[in-house]
Amino acid sequence: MCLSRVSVPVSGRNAEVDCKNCGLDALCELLEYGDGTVELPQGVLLRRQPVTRGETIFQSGSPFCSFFAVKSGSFKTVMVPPHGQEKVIGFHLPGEMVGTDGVAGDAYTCTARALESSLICELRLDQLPQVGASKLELQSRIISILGQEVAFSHKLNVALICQSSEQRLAAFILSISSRINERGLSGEDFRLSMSRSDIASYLGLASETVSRTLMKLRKLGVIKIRNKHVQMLAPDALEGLANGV
Amino acid sequence: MCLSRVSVPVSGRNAEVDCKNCGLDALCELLEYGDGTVELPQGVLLRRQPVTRGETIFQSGSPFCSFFAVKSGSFKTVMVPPHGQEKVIGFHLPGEMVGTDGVAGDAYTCTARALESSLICELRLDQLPQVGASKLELQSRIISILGQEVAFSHKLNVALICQSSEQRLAAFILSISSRINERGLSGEDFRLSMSRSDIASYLGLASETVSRTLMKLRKLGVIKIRNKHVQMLAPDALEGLANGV
DNA sequence: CGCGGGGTTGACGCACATCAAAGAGAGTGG
DNA sequence: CCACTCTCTTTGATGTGCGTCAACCCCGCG
Repeated sequence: MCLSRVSVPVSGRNAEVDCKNCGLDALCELLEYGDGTVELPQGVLLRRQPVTRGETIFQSGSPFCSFFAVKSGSFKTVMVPPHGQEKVIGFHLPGEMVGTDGVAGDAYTCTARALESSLICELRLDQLPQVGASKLELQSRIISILGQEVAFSHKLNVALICQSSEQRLAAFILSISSRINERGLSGEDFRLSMSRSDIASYLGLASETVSRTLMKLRKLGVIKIRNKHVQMLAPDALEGLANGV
Repeated sequence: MCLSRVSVPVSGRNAEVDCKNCGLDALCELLEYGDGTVELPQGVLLRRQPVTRGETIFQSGSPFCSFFAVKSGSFKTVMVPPHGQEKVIGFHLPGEMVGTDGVAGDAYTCTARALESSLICELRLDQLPQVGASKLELQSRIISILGQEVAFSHKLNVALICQSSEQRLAAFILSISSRINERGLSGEDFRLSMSRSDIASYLGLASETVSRTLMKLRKLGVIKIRNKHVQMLAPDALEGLANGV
């Protein structure tokens, strides 16, 4: 059923998600298996492009052209307030979309940067041919993707505003873990690819506080953590901490 | 050009936006003035429905069926975390959309409640007939609306995380003011329809801190504020405070 | 005119930021 | 394989912004 779509065995540290677990798959699938009348021009769908650690795939203000999906590795998106320094507004794990914020205007509103060497799939919306019936379906899938982003952002706001550092970090670990799980990888035992200061910026804390609070969670026995390697010991207890009980 | 779309003169305290300044207009317009082949069934587009103060127009978890646009008055959207109390995640002023978070799943993820007696337009997406070509256009406008929401949420996160109470409130006042302006009403002199504790919940502060900080902004001479009535005195200085200079 | 809920103001404590410095990893070159 | 460096992480000491508790005030409403 999935001939041309790639499926590479998990390779330890930098595992790839399978296409069927990728957020872009609803679109990929449609483009290739639609009503058969569609002939995609070259270069509309670019698969498994390598990106090196620290590389920027699009910049805030540059013209919107593509959705991206993380195939392996991970990314952060950052915004630069007028007078201030970069703030991390999102992390993107394998199977997740990047670049959706640009779809309304003509430009991306944030900058996306690889946290490690990664593979990324790119769908060039600007070069997509007009294809009638299947375009309808394509659009409604895009609507669904965007709707999920809106709902996720709302949840995020609730999780960050008005929470203690312990609650934020417990919620953060749980969120990363469940996102990894959703894509068919192990959410019990994983690697945090981002630095403590990236986490700090994302959660609105100081990096020292992130460090201290992670140690605290370890002492409480709910997680095992050494450098970037995390193991969930008591997800339920963690959930309790995140919800403040 | 705009025969059936309503346009009512501004009436002091509870002014209506003109349709041409409404976020839903891109859709309304299309539905009525499209390619002429569209016959809308009754009850797809419900205009200027009255809502009383405190009334809920949809609830978190209830099935998604409609987009709403605020015609006059204002709304807040709230989420209830598993163990905790309601948190305000958004305010919706005349001309703005409500309910977009439900489009991806089958249910709304938050609850929308009127802050004052209001008028609201409802577009029942679940009852929208399948209409070929114009449906394409409809969808791409929905995509645009959702994309704006995503971008707005990102900006909001940046504005809230890691900012002092003074910065948050300065940014909040500026944001409300410019949103009022954008819809063709006066953003220089307006009424904050939400309570101090709603603002506090939205900004992640205590209501006492909101009160204190607003007084501070008044003493600094950048705004005039008495109860819910706000006048902008020095928008540039306010901008400076918001950006932390 | 009296009541009630939202708004303001003050006192105090705590959680987290900030500053500082030492420790641990990952990568580099000898 | 080992020294070296650079960056990230951890840990400690100290200060402060904001939350919390409590009292009072004021406006709107019946």
